[in-house]
Amino acid sequence: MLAREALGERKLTILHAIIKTYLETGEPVGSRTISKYSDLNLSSATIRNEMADLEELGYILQPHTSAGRIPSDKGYRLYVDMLMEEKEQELNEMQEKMLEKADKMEHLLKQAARVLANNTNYATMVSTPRSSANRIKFIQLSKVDEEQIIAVIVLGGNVIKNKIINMEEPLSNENLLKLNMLLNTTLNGMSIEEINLGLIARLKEQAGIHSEVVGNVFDAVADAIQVDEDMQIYTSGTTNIFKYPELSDKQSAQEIISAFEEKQQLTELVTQTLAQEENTGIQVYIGDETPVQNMKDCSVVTATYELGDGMKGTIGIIGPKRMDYEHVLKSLKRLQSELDAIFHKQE
Amino acid sequence: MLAREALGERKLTILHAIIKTYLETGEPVGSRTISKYSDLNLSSATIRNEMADLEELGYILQPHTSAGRIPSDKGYRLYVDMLMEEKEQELNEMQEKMLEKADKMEHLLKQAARVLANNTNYATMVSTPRSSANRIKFIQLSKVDEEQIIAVIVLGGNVIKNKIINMEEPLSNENLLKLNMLLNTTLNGMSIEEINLGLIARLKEQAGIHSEVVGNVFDAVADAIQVDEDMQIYTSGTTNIFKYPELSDKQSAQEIISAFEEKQQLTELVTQTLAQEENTGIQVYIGDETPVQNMKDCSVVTATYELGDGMKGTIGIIGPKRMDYEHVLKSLKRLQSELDAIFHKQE
DNA sequence: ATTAGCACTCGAATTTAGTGAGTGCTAATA
DNA sequence: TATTAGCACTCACTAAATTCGAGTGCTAAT
Repeated sequence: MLAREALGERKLTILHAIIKTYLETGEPVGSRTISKYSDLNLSSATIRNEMADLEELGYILQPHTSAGRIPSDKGYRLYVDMLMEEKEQELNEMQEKMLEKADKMEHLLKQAARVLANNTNYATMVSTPRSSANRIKFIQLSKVDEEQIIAVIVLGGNVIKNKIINMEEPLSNENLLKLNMLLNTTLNGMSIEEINLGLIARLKEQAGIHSEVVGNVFDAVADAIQVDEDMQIYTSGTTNIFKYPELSDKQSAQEIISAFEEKQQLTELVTQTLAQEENTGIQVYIGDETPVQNMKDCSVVTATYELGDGMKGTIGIIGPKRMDYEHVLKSLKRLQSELDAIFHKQE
Repeated sequence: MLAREALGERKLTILHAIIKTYLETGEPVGSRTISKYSDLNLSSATIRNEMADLEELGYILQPHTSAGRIPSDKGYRLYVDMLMEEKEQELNEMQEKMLEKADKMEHLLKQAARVLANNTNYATMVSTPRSSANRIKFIQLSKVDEEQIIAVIVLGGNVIKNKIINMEEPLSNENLLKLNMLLNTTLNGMSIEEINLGLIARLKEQAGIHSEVVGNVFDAVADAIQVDEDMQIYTSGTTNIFKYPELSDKQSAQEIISAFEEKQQLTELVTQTLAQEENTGIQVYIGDETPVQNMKDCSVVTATYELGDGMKGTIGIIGPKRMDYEHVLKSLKRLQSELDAIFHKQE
């Protein structure tokens, strides 16, 4: 940021030109190209001098002697920082497509990933909201048959969990009713973190002879909620990476794709992103900055959306370092606000 | 099958040798190799003659003049048919690993896909059971708050569906109770196919002033069940295809991986597989035989597992045509019977 | 401070020659 | 008659040699 002033207007323009050209072509860009392209009328020789300076400062680098220059991670970083500072883009209409089947959040998010992938030509991922600090809205046990009861738990944001419990000894209807009362009055409105062993012990006590059942139920509840902890992640457009030669050699492709398949790594990415508190909710990881080792040759752009109740999810775009940051940032902002709008209307 | 007799013992042995060698090396195999490898002591020249015959018959082919031979799809087919006919392999112990976290079917199936991928070094997929001819075991509406009620539906095989219904006008507790009674007594034990418009109309009538609610409920039920129709598919080891040069050029890799990502195509595969009624429940698609166009350069081996209640799911292995069929068939059979055992014990 | 000019560098593409695995055919052999 | 040895030929693949050209750094002129 400070670097920008220190750089001088002209150097900055040239750097900008180099990056933009490189984003389009993917080839190292030479001095002559810039000399013709940029509107400051300078000869290639002058550009060369400036380039030499920029290289010394670490903003660009040469793949080999007698090749043009390509932006370094540091160069990209400067460029992205500039873009981010730009005044909020006017948000134009988002694809209607997305709204069509918006009845189920799941569908909506899948669709979002797909639309985004189509729109940007990069690989995308969307995580379902993470239920941190989430509250229990409704809880109920019902008897399915003599041996099984089903526990249904509705969390804030209308996230539904359920779990079947196998009973050794049958539970009478009235006892079931009592148990339901007890659970609902006690647990309603509680956040998951607030449920601790002490509380469970107290409940067991109150349940009297059915303490054993309560134990089972809590196991089930814990289980059901825990399963949610590893949230769902939808991906789309993975194969877009084949469009960028620098990522599509066997080695890289394999790394990236396996990161996409075994969602473990993406989960890591989401966690990191959510942990970071940002004003705009948009983050850019360039190259080594990424939390996911497998993507060290990519750039990753993430945005956070909110569901109220402190539930947050993440949208991400993964592409080559020479990503069209301008377009990507715009698209993400749009989608982000779309999602926000939908979820808060739905509420 | 008939072809086998028509082929003659020696030609068959040679074909067998060619395929086995090719499976190992992935390189076209020449006459000299076979001459040394096989136990029938024949000179390369003789082998060459036989090979020429085999080629004319379409069992093997030359990638180009002056290269060795590789098996054609027809050749593979003959080979696989032979393997399939072999007496049931003795089933040795399956990895304990799989059984550990067997509490949730979902987990189990994911694990199964992963184990299989590790075990075979091919890409794998597992579909959750499809609820064809499935019956309703339990249905219940509960009030979450004044504006929302939740419908929980348990199907045979303990598949749980739920759906939140937004109400325009509040529903009293007693009416809810009545409605629950009505739904349960009427729908319990019914298969999804049996629910038709006539029935719905009759129910609406019986519900009296709440006919409108009933309509909503049925929409919800239909919706919840329909969503199940596009079953879940878990994949694993997609990147294994990079281990096989013949599949890892950009073109092929992209096709296969995108088939794996957009599950649409796999769904097609599963549907096809389930439609086919086979005695052993194992099917092999070689090259063009596959229902999934994107996999025309692969072989696909699928097995069907059962859950009782007529619910069936599919396990699939996708790899190069020069797949180690022997190993794959054995592994699949093992896994198949493991799953069967688990599910029928759990029942 | 800028630019024109020039010698130089070096990766990428193209050409060339060489290698060797494998074939088909023919003639000799058991 | 079935098998085999031998030989000329094919053709993908590799490595070395060659060319090409985009791009650079430096110097001298403007």
